[in-house]
Amino acid sequence: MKLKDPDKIKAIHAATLQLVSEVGLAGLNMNAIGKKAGIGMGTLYVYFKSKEELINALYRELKLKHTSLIYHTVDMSLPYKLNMQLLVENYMKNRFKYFQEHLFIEQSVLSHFLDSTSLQLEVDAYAGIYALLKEGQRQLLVKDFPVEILAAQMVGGANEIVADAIRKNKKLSSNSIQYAFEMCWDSIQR
Amino acid sequence: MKLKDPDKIKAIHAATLQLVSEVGLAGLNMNAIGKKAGIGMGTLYVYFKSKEELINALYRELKLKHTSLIYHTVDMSLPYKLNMQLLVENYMKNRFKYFQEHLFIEQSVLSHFLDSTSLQLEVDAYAGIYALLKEGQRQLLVKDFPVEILAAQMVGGANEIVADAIRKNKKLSSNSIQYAFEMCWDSIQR
DNA sequence: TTTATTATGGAATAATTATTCTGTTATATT
DNA sequence: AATATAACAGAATAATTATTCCATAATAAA
Repeated sequence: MKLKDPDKIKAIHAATLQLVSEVGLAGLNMNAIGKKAGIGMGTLYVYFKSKEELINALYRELKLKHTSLIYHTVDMSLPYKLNMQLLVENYMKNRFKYFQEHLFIEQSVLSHFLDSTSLQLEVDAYAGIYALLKEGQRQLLVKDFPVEILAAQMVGGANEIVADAIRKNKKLSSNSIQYAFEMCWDSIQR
Repeated sequence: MKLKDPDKIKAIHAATLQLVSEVGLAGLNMNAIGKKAGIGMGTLYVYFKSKEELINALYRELKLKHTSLIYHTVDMSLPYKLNMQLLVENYMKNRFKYFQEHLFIEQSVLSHFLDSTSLQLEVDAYAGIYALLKEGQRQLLVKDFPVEILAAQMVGGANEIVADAIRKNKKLSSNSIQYAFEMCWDSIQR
């Protein structure tokens, strides 16, 4: 017999991400994925039994990967503000480096493709930042606002700054990251 | 002869907005629009000669409307900070009240449907906030960062706070708006 | 009131796109 | 080495969806 080729899955994923960044999720179709990935339709359907399953599988892989990556720098033995700074820097660099993946995630969430298990990952991703903000409030460093609002301000601001750089074909300079953290910190600090 | 019925256009627009909020732009189709709007396909194609044109027309109408609405409260004779507060409050209330319309705008921008004229409106919408931030810098009230970064922080934070309320089926309380402006101001003030 | 013109609904068709099918090829297992 | 099993390509088909067509109804203009 013959075994599935892990490289094919990677090729399918890569083709899907590139197509979505070119024509949007609304313009995505299976033929184009097969062609761009360099594989036949039969093969495509060996790996994913439907378009919906392909999108869910890719979404879950990416969402779990980035939820994990984002918190990699967090180290509770560090001073709180430094911890936050590393988090924001890491978060922004990740959004910039993997912007195609984040674009796919965002469009998937707004589509009718995702099932409830996939959507739950979106909620879970916030647990870490909520906990970190609560710790900041405990240390009297962070404003006494609902953590959902504090987190939304942080995430929204950082996302938009990265998105602006990408829209304008600029690189994400270390200055921009510094400015972003300064604004972020000023906005949440007590 | 017979004249086009303006109510039909409204019905088509409303049906489109509702469908996009239900199934995403990727799930939108002309049959569903006709059915939800209560009109036949022939009629639909009298008003819009293609799906692409329908999306562009609706996008342009909404983008122009909201770009204008957002700056309605601005009054340069007011103190700078108050002006900013009114802007942010107005901006957030608008995003909340017309969230379906903003959802449609966001998904359209990421799709392959919009032509360059439509996309230009996206760029134009930032002129007002950039000008306002420059004035704040002139008065030494606002941080000396690039206005694109300051604006991105303001817009991104406000958008995400509203989006969070909508995702969680909460209302946009006046407290939330107050918190949002306090964070916004702290983030940009010198 | 008559007429010409355009809107209207919905069925028919065209176009696109998801999925399946078939023959073939590669390769684990014996 | 032989065999069985599953991957593979791409053509064929099914399903969906955009668009057109046509018969009819409404109404502005004469």
